[in-house]
Amino acid sequence: MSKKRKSEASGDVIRIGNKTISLEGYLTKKPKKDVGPTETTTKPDQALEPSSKESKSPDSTAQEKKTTKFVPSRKPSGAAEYLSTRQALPLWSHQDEIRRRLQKHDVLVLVGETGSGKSTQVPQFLYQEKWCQRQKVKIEANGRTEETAVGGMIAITQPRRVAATTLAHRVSCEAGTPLKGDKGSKPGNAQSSYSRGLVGYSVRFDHRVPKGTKIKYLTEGMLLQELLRDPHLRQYSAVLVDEIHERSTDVDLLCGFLKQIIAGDKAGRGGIPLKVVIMSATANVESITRFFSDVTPEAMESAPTEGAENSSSVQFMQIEGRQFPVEITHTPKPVADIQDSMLKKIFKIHTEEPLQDKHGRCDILAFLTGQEEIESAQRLIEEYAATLPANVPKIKVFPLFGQMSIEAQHEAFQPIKGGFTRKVVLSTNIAETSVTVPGVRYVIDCGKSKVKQFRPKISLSSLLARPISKSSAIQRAGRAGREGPGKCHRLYTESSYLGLEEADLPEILRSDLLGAVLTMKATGIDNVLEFPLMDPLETEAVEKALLHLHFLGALGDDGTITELGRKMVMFPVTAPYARVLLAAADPKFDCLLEVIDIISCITAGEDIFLQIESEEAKEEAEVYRKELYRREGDIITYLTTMQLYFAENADRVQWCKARKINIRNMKQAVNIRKQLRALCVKQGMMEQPPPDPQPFTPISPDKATNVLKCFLKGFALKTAILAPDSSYVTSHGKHVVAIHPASVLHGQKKEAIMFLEHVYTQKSYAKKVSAIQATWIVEALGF
DNA sequence: GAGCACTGC
Repeated sequence: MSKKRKSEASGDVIRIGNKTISLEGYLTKKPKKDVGPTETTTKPDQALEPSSKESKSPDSTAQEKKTTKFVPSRKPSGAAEYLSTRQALPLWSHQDEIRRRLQKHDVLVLVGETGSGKSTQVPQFLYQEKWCQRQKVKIEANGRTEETAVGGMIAITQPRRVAATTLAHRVSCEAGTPLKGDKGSKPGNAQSSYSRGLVGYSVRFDHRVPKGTKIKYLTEGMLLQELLRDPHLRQYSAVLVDEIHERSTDVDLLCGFLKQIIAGDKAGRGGIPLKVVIMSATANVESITRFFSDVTPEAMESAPTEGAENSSSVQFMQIEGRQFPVEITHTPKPVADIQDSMLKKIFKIHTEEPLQDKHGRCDILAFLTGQEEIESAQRLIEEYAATLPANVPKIKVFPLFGQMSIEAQHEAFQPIKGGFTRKVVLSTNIAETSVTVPGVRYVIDCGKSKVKQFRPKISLSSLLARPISKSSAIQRAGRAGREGPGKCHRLYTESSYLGLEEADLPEILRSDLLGAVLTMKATGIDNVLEFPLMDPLETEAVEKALLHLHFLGALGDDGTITELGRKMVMFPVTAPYARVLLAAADPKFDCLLEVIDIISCITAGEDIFLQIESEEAKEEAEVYRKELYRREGDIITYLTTMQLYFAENADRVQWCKARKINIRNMKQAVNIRKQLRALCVKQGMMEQPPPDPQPFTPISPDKATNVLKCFLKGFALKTAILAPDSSYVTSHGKHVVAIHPASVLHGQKKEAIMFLEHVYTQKSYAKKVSAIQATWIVEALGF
C-alpha cells in the first residue's frame, strides 16, 4: 500500500509525507493591488450599447482570411493596392493620435471593435517612429559595462497560431514585402534569413523572421518563452498585446512581466523604455488600465496629480468598429427545455425570414454547449427538414466543434451549394473566438457554455455547462452583424442577461497553476503571490502548485527552483511530463524514445482517436484499431500507435483514416516528437536517434513496465487501487474514480491504475489510464 | 459508455 502522503498546512510550513517545505517569504505577504489614481483620457466604463454595434472577433482586414489560407501577392510593389482598403478602416484616421500619444506615453489601452483594423494597422503606424529605432546602449552587467543594441522591433501577440501567421502574411503584403513560399513545411528552417522584409512571425514549429523585420507577430506563449531568455525584451521597442480580453493564462503572465519592465528602472534596457499597447475588443478594460497605471511607488510620487503628462500614465482610446446593427431579443420567460426552444426558434426563423437579401446570405448560427447537444439537435432538425413542403427552402445542418476533422469543420465555412437551401451551423464556443462562419445573419444563443475549472483541493478538473458572461453574450450576438444587419435570439430572459457576470473568469483563476508557478520560479520570482497580475491568484491554488512542484522535485525545501526544475522548464510540456522525460533518460529505465513518442501523442491535442458516430463506421475502424490496443492501457496503446504510424511507409493519411485517427493531431504529434528529440539530444540525454521509418517491433513487457514506472515519477499522486466493491479509490485523497469510456481499460478490473487526467463531467473520471502494480506506487514515492 | 476552446526553448 502507498505511504500516507496527506498534505497539511500549519503556519508557514507545509508537509507532504516525510517532506517539509517552508512557506516563509513567499506565502506570507499579501499581493499589492489598487494603488493610486488612474489617468485616462476617456472613461472606459461606458459599456457597449446592448443592442447594436457590439461584438468582437479577431478583427481587421485579415478577419476573413484567418480561416482560409491567405495567398500573398507576389508583386513586390503590392503595398499600393492595399492602400485604399487600409484607408477605409476606422483606425486610419486615428493614426496621428495613436502616434502622438505613444510619443509622450509608454502605455496605451486601445479598444477597437470588430473590423476596426487594429491588429493590422497599429504596428504599421508605429514602426517608423523615432522611438522605434534600434539603439546602441551601454549596460552594466556583472560589474562590467557592455555595449548592446536595444529596440528596433515591434512584437504583436496573438492567442492563436493561425491568427499570428495569417496576420503576418496580410500585413507583409500591405507593407510591400510579402512573405513568400509555403508556410510551416520545414519548421525551424533558415530560409528566412536570406530574404528581407518588414514583417515576420514566430509560432511554435514555424518561424519566419526575415532580415530587417520591424513587425513580428507571435503567439503569447512564444513571447513568454523569449522572456525567459531575455527578461528585458531588448529586441523590442514595443509590445502590442492583442485580444487581451480573451485573458489566457499566457497573456496574464505576459502582462505581469511587461508591467515589471515598465515599472522597473529600465537599467536592463540601457534606460530605453518599452512601449506597450494593450488591445481589446471589449470595452470593460478598467481593471487592465488600473493594472498598468499602478506602477512603482517612486513613479507615483514623482507625478502625483498631473499624471496625464507623465510617461507612466496609461492612455486610453476607443475606436468604432465596422459592425452592422444586431437586433437582440430575449425570451419573456425562462425556458424549461433549451433544446426544444432552440429548435422552434430555428424553424421560426427559417420559415419567416428571407433566405437572402442585398447583403448576401442569411444563415443561422446557433451556440450550444457541446458535441452531444449539437448531434442530437442535428438529428431533430434533419427530421423536421425532411417534412418541409417543396415551396419552403431546404435546411442543411453543419455541426462545428473542436474535435471534428479540419475538412469537416471547413464544410461549415463553405457557401452552400444549391440556391434554395439555408445553412444552419450548430457550434460550440469555437465560433465565438476561434473561427468565423461567413454568411451568418441570425444567431441563437443558449446562454451557456462548458467551462473547465480546476479544483486545487482535490486536483480535479470539472467540465460542466455554466451560464456565459455578458461579454460572451455580446460576442455571440455580434456574430450576426458581420456582413449585414442581423438578429440575435437569446434563449433566456433579459433579467437573466442583466444578472450575468460582466466577464468570464480568467483562465489563470480556473486552472492548475503548476506551469505558471514554475515559469515564475524560473525567472527568479521568489514570492509568487507578489508577482503582478491583473487578477490576484488564490492562495490555495498557489500552495497546491508549490506543493506539487516540490513533490516533483522542481522546487527545493526553501521554495527555490532546483537543478531538476531548471531542466524541467526547458521542455514545452507540463511539469509532470517533463519529470517523466527526465526519468526516462535515467539508465535505470532507459526508455526515452518510447516516452517521447507517448508524450508527443498525448500533448498534441485532445485524443488522437476520433469519436465515431455510426455503429458500422465504428466496427470498421475497430478492426484496424484492435492491433493498436494494448492490455497495459492507454499509454502503451499510444506508443504502439506512434510506432506503427512511423513504421507505415505507404500512405500515412490513409492509415489514419482507416483507424479514425485525428490527422491534424497526429501531424502535431510528429512535430512535437521532433522537437522533444532535438531537445533531449541537445541536453545530452540521448544519442541522435535512428532515422524514420524504423520497422515495428512490439515493446517488451519489461520495457513497458519501465515506461509505466517513469510515468509514475510524474503521476504517482494520480493512482487508484481497486477496492473490494470493484470501485477504484484514489491513493491520494481516497476518492472514487471511474475509468473513462474512451480508455482501452474501460470496464476492466486491475489491481491498481495510474491516470494522467482526472475530470469531473457526468462523474469523476480517470482518463489516459494504465494498469500498474500497487507496489510500484510505493517505489515511485520512495525518492 | 462519453468528448468547451487555446497554447509552448
